Amino acid sequence: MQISELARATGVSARALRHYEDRGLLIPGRTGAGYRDYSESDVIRVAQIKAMIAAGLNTATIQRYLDCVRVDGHGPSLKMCPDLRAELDSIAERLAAKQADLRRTQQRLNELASAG
Amino acid sequence: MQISELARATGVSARALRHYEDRGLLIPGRTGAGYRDYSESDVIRVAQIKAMIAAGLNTATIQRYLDCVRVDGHGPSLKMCPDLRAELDSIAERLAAKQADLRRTQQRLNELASAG
DNA sequence: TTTGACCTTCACGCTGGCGTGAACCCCTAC
DNA sequence: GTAGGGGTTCACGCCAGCGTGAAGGTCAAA
Repeated sequence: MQISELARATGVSARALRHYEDRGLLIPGRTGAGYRDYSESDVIRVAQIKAMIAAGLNTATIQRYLDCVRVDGHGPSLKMCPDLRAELDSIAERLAAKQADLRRTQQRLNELASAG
Repeated sequence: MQISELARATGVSARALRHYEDRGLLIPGRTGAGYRDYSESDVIRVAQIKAMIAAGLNTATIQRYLDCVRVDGHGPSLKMCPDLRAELDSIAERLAAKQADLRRTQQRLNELASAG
């Protein structure tokens, strides 16, 4: 299938699909005319990518661990890949740090707003 | 005083002070040689800017409302400036939205990490 | 006079997943 | 043949507060 069809099938923009390819997350075939030619398995692959993006992984990390994630009807599940747990932990730490920053900012804002 | 002295006095980098000037938050005088020449009141002004930055206001908003904020020994306090309350409310909304996004991301990450 | 510390103005880098033209090619239907 | 709806590869824009050289002037101390 070509790119707009995969875009419709996955709910991901064609631009994003090309971006994923730039980052090494997708490697579609090519037709004689140079058009990208995606397979059915790419639909699943894009679903995996979506799940990992939504979980806060960046494309470089996804590139390393993409094959560790499966997405079936019930949501994503993990295979055992070395260092993946540690990677997820560090992402969780970064998210927690952002949480803390955000709360501090909210606190200062409240202090400003509640000040007479 | 010149820029490095103000930087030491406020704990803000000289680069940041120049940036504030670019954004119209500070307007120091100039010596004959072209050096920036800050006054004592700029120390307080920078403290106000720091408080507002820490509360999530951007430089454009700070530029509009800088004179509405005073910083004394007990922390910042507000003067009545039209639209400032509404501005602070909208900032609070944006922060809350970021919070929500962050929590959703953490939720997805947990789903990934806890999946077998 | 020569360090050396401090100042000045550009102007790119960072973080990063895309949106959005621009300029051009491919294929089908009329 | 031509219009139209795909496709392709660049490559800048975004959001924003600074960090960080680069190239060069100023000034007090030795």
